[in-house]
Amino acid sequence: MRIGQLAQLAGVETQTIRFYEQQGLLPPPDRQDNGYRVYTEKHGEGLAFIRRCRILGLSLAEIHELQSYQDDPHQPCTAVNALLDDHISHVRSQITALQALEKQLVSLRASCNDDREVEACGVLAGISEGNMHQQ
Amino acid sequence: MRIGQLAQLAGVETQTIRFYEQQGLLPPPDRQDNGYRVYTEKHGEGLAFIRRCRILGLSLAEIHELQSYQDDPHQPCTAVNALLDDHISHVRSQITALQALEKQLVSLRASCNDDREVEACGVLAGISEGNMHQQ
DNA sequence: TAAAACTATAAAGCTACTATAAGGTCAATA
DNA sequence: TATTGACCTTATAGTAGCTTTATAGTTTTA
Repeated sequence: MRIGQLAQLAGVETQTIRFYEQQGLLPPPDRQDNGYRVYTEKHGEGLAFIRRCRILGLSLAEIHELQSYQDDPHQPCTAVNALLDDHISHVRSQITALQALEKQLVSLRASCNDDREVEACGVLAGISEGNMHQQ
Repeated sequence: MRIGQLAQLAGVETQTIRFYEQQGLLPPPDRQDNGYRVYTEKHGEGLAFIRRCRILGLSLAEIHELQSYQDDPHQPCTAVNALLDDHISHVRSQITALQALEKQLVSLRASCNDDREVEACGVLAGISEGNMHQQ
């Protein structure tokens, strides 16, 4: 299988595949005489794993870490679970921060209607006056 | 006021101030004979405005847009309100996406306890098997 | 006087790609 | 046979919003 076909199967661009190879997330495949990369099913599985991790919001570094665990299959999987727990709490704190931000934005927005001049705009005044709850 | 003092007042690094100047968000200040930047209170207010916008999650491009409205104070402020409305809906969709992600991660995490070998880890299996709801 | 603390510019690094440039390879077509 | 089009190659730059590093000049302090 050549890179274009693999890309289509995985739903990514060919450059992304080369990028993952360069980052050490996908093993370098064999090459044809003309230099074209030749992929096997293993590569397909590896790429699918990476993509699913990315959809879950894991960083390339975290994916790398997971791969290193997979390479040593008789370890306890404590570290895998810990990685996920960390990621979950990271996601939760993002949600909390965004919810606080939303509140702030909505209250700012409520301080103006559209029928004013910029000079008297409640939104701009709200930002400029800086009675914001930091953090 | 020199750059270090302004930075301390605003709670940013000096490089950040130079960066904003380079990006056209802060007007270039006068210079002393030795080339040192000299800031006025106006710069302090401008920088404070930028930082509050950043805390609200606005991009530098959006801040630039707001500044352009401020430069023309007798326009109606419709565009300002629209910018904020867009930003609010952006934040809301981020929250929604993260909440869906959290659900997915929690259910994945529930598929494993720490007392297994990596080979049998429910989390890794869950990612690999790919019965994930895309999007 | 010498070190510490400040300032300056320029360039690279960070994340996870995406895009562009310039070119080599291959199969099918005119 | 010449050429078109689709594919492949590498290398480099761009994205956002800074942060870090390198190198060097200036001012303040001990």
